[in-house]
Amino acid sequence: MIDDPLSRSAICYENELNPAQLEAVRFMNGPLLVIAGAGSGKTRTLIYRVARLVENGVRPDAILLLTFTKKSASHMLERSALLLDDRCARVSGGTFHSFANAMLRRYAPGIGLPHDFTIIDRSDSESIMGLIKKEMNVPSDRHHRFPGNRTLINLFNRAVNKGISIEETVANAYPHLSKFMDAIILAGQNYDAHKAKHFFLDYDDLLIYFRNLLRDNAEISERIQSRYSHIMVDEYQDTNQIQAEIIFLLAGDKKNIMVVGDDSQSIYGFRGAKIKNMLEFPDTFPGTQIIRLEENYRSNQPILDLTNTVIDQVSEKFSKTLFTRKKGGLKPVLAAMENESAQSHYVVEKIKDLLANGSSPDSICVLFRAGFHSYDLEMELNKNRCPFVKAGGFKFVETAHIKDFMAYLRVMANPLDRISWHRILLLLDKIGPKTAQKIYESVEHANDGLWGVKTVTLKSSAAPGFEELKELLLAAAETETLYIQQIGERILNYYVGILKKKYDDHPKRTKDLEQLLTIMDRYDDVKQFLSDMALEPPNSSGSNGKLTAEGSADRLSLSTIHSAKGLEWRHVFIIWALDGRFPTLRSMDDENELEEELRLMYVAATRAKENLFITYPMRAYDRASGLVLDRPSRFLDAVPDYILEREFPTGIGAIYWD
DNA sequence: AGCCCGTCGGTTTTT
DNA sequence: CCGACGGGCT
Repeated sequence: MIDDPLSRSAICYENELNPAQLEAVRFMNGPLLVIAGAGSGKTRTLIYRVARLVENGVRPDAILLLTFTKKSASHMLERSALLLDDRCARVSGGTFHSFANAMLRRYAPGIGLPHDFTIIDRSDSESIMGLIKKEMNVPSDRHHRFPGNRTLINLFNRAVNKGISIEETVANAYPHLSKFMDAIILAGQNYDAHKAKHFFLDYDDLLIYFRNLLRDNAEISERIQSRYSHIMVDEYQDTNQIQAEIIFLLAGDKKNIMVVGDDSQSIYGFRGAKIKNMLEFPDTFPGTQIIRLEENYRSNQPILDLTNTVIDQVSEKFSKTLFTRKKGGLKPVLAAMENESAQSHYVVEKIKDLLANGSSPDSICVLFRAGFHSYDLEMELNKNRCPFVKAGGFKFVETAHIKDFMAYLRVMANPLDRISWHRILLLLDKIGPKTAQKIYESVEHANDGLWGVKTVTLKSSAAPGFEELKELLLAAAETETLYIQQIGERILNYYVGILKKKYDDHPKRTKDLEQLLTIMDRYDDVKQFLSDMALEPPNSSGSNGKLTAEGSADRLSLSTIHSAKGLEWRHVFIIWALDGRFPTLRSMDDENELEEELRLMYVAATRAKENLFITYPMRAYDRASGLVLDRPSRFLDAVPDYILEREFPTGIGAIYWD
C-alpha cells in the first residue's frame, strides 16, 4: 500500500463524472447553486461531493446533508461510504424535520421547551381540531356548514408555511369560507393554545421553533453554526420560507452552502414551497456560483422530446436544455379510453404484454394525481393476479390497527395524551365519547400519571373490558425499567383480542404489528420511537422489517406522482390524464396552481426511461362541479403528433372531433 | 334524554 | 379512513 495517504485518491473523479458534475464536486467553499435537470445525475453529484470533502480533510460530522425524505439521506450516505470509506457514514444527514427535532431536543431548555415535547402527526392535529370545534360550538347548518377538521388543519398549515395570516389565507385560498372568518381565526388561536399547553409540536412547529431558536438565541445559534462547516441541501426547489430562513441562519458567516434542485420539478407549492427560494438564491448569497447539469442519463430521446415540450409551457424558470445520448426508442402514447374500466383494462393488458416480453415487474410503475385515482385499477390488478405495491395515499401508519397500537404506547409515555386515551377507550364495548371523556378527566384530576386509572371504576356493562385495559396500563406503570420490547409484547397480547373482534382480516394485521415490534426492537427509548414514527413512518406493510420498505422485485408499483419524485422506471403509465382531474378543476382558476400542475405532469413524464403510456377516460362526470369532463389534459394540447402518438378506441376515432 | 353503534358518502398532493 | 346522521338501547 502507498504510505502517504494524501498522494492517492481512491476515486478517479475525472472518469466518473461529466464536466459540470465535476465542477460541482470540486467546489469547496462559498455558496453554490446546482440546477440539476431531471435524470441528470444529481444524486451522483451529491455523493461524490461528500466523498470529496471528506477526502480533503473536512470532518464528516461537520458536513450536514439535508433532504426531504430520510430514505434519500441514508441512501446517499451509504453510497458515499461505499465510494470512499465509512467515514462518510458519520456525515450528519436527515430531513429538515428530523434535524430540527434533534436540535430542539438538545437545546429545548434554552427556549422554554421541555426536552420531551410530543410530536403530533396529521391525524392528531385533526383530532385536536375536533375537540376544539366541539368546545366552540359554532352554529352551522346544512347550507352553511363549518369546515371539517381536515380543511381547517390544511388551512392553518398553509398559512404558517406561506408565512401569511389566517385572514389572508381564507381570502386567497378559501374565499367560500369567509363567512366563518371570525370563528376560523378563533379556532386557530385555540389550536395554538392547546398545542402550547400540552407541548405538542406539529410538523410546522418543529421548523418554526427551530428557526426561532437560531434567530433569537445567539449563543446556541453560534454553537450550531460552528459545528457544521459545510451544508448541502437537496431538492431546494421544494423548500418553503421557513426552511430558507433556517438555511440562511445555519450558513452563518462561512456560507459554505450548496443547494441542489430543479425549479421545473417544484411540486409542493400547496405546503408553501417557494420556487423563489431557488430563483433568488444568488441574490441571498452574493457571489454564488451557478452550475447547470443538463445531460440526461435516464430517458431516451422520444421521451425527452415530450418532456421538453411540456416544460416549455411554464413561464418562470431557469433556462436549461436537457439532452441525451440515448437515441432510438418508442414514441410516447396518449391513449383515449371510453371510461375508467376500459382504462384499467388497457393498463393491465399492456402490463401483461411487458411481463410476457421479459420485463421485470419492478421496472413498471403506474402514476396518478391523487391516491384514490387508482382504486379501480387496483381491483383489476387483483382480478388478474398482478401483485403491486402502492406508494402515497394511505400510509402503513395511518391504518387503524397501527394507530391503535401506537395509542396505547402514547398513553403510557404521556398519561395526559387525551387524544390517545380517547382512541383506546372507544375500542372498548359500550364506551363512547362521553364515557371516555369522564375517564380521562378522572385520570387528569388524580394527577398521578398512569396510576390515575385506579381512581376509575365503571359500573356499567363496559366494566369488564375496562378492567382489562386498566391491568395493562398499571403493569406498564409498575415497572419503570420495563424494556421497550416487553411493553410492545404486552400491548400486542392485549390488543389481539380486540383486533379479532373488529376485523375479518386480523391475521394480516397481526403480522403488521409483529413487524412493528421488530422495528421497535432497535430502540431503547419509547419516546425516541414515537418521534421517529411521527417523522418517518414506514410507508408500506408486508415488507421485510426494514423501515425503508422498497418495492420487491416481483411487484409492480402504483404511486402518486408526489411520492414518485426522484425515482425512475423503464416503463411508466400515467392514468387519468383528463382535463379536470389532471390538472384538477380546483387548480384552474389560479395561474400559479395551474403551473404547478404542469410541473407535476413534467415530473410524472420524466420518470420514464424507455416507455411512456398516458391514458384518459373520454367521459367522466364530476359530481362536485356537475361538469362532464371529456378532453385530455390541456398540458398535452401543445404536443404535436410527431412527438406523441394519439390513439382512440377502434370505431370511435372517426367520430371524435374537437 | 343521553349515549352508543352501524351505515353511508366523500376523499389532492406530504413532512 | 373519517365524519355525519339516524335508529334503537338503557
